[in-house]
Amino acid sequence: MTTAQRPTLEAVARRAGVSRATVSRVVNGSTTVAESIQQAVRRAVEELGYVPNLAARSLVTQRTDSVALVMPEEATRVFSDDQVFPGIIRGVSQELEAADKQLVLMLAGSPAGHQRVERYTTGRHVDGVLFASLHGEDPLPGVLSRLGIPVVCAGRPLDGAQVPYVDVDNVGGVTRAVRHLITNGRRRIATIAGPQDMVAGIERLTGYREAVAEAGLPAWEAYGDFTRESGATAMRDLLAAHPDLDAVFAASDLMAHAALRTLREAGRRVPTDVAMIGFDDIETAAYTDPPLTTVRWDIVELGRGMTRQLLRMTAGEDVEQELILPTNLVVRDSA
Amino acid sequence: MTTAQRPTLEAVARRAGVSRATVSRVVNGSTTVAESIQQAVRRAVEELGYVPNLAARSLVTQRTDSVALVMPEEATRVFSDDQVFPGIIRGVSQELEAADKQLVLMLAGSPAGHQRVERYTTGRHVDGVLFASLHGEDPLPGVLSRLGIPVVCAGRPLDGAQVPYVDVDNVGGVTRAVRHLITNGRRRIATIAGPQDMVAGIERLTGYREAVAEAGLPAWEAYGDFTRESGATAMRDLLAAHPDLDAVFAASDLMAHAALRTLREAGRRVPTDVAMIGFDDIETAAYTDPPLTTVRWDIVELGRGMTRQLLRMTAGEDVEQELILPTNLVVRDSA
DNA sequence: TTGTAAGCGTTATCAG
DNA sequence: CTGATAACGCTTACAA
Repeated sequence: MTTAQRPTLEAVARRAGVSRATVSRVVNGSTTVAESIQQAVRRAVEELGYVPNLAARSLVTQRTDSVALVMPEEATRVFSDDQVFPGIIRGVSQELEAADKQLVLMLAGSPAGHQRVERYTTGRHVDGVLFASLHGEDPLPGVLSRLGIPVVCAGRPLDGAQVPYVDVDNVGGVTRAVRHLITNGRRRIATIAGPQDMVAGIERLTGYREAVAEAGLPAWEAYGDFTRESGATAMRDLLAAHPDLDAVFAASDLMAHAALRTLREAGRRVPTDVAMIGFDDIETAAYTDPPLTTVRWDIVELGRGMTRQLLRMTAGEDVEQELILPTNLVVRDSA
Repeated sequence: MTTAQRPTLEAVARRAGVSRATVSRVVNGSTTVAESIQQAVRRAVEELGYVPNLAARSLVTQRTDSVALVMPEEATRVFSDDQVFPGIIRGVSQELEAADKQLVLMLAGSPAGHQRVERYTTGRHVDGVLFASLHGEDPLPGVLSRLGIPVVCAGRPLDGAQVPYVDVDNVGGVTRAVRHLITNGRRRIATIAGPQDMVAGIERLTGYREAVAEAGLPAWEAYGDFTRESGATAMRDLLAAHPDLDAVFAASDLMAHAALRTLREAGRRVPTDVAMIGFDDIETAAYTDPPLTTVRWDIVELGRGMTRQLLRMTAGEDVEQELILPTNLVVRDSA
């Protein structure tokens, strides 16, 4: 089953009776080629089914016209049913499409995967690298950046690397949520915090702490990892430790969803006995019982913002170190 | 902000005092190099931070060690909160990682995107192409296949192209679901079918028709596109047309979820008045009210199966035209 | 406006 | 076991 030999520039040139250089010009849209010759070349390309060999091209241009989007492998597991994962991809993809560049998705969960990412990106197989939802203090963004490879992160890098990033206004969003609870008379507000090795988890907890402190209220905390199961567990812990709580802020809608169910099982009515606010505004949020009040942000826009920054960098422009996306509170029935 | 010039084989060779060829051998793990020289080369590589240029390598080897996974752009929208999208990616990624190959994700929703996929894949930038959830009669898989590029599809190609594919036993799964309903005394079983331009939508409807026909029951059909909104609309239509229905098979859990809610709003109790069965067993299925009985299949395994087939093809082996994954019924409370 | 020719960084084929 | 040297397919000065 031998693969048919694909035609090269050389073949097209012979067929059109011109030089390789001329074919190259036509293929790359140079305007300095006589119209008649352009037509001849195009016909030859058509007839032979010529397609440029991208490896050869990038070898000489030193560009690949593709960028990598790196995600921790867990992203596909942890966020299995919210839109974070597909949302970022879609945003990145939209912006890249407009720039006629290619997306290379890399999952870097395992140490081996991590190494492959490093090899691949330092191997100049992409023009730049986008990092999504980092765990812990991943050194890779900083390493690549120092190697001169354009890098943009989703969320502030926890290792303090000087890498441009795009993030959501986590603190602002949470503050608004907690104030909403307070305005409605809640005084015993607990939180189900996210994982403390992720910047989103850390900042949403910070926001909660600041908001309750500001109002002179106690901080009642339990921890999850953004998943449903962890939300249910945390809710049970909170009920055991603070049976008199009258509101909960959960750092993700998934955790809020499970907590809602846990509350019902414990005989608490929402929002009469306990109010609940989530974060993310995933699609399911409108379908929970009762529909979930939550902090919305535009995840697709996060992907787009990151990509725009990166493209600017690959073009040699300077970009702001930080870009923060707004949030807003979507009030439904749970609070 | 000039990018530091990366060291080449040449530089490493000079530093180690050997030829380029020898460095290449060491880098690629050839055993025919004297131990002392190997060490010298490795030290030079280390000191210089040498990383092979992948474009140059693939130019001569004619391989790229990467494969493309093509998805319709809607995949990230339509399936926004089930696991189909991340699941396939995860399966593909696992299998590729084991083979030390790279995943290139391509969204091909727009015609422009379609073209880019064609250009990229025919441009020999990947060793093979995986197609996920096709809409309509996409000619691309057939085109690439005829060009000698290894291709594997998720689901039978609707245009009849002779391309190897991996699919779920849709008909078998649905049949089992409908029989379960019948066994439990249901006789007026409607269906919320999926989109009829996707093979999963078509086959699940076929399964339903066969099963009710076999039992001498009427076929009551409404159509959706696998999304929640479409499920709610279809459920309303069914209730209007057949107020006496006592069971529903929905072709996706998302549609089943919305239908559950619509039934409740219409005052029907589930499963007392109406039984409901979905398809997919997404994570949310265990959290609906009541928890959803559904047809489960292993989506990660779909991605793995596709990838294994493709890798076999790129290695020049022959593969079966068709690979069918099993389903099983997960009985919860809704039926 | 077009052609010639020099690389781009590897691997592979030969000699030695 | 090692080193020249010729590709691989394309872009791009530089000439004509």
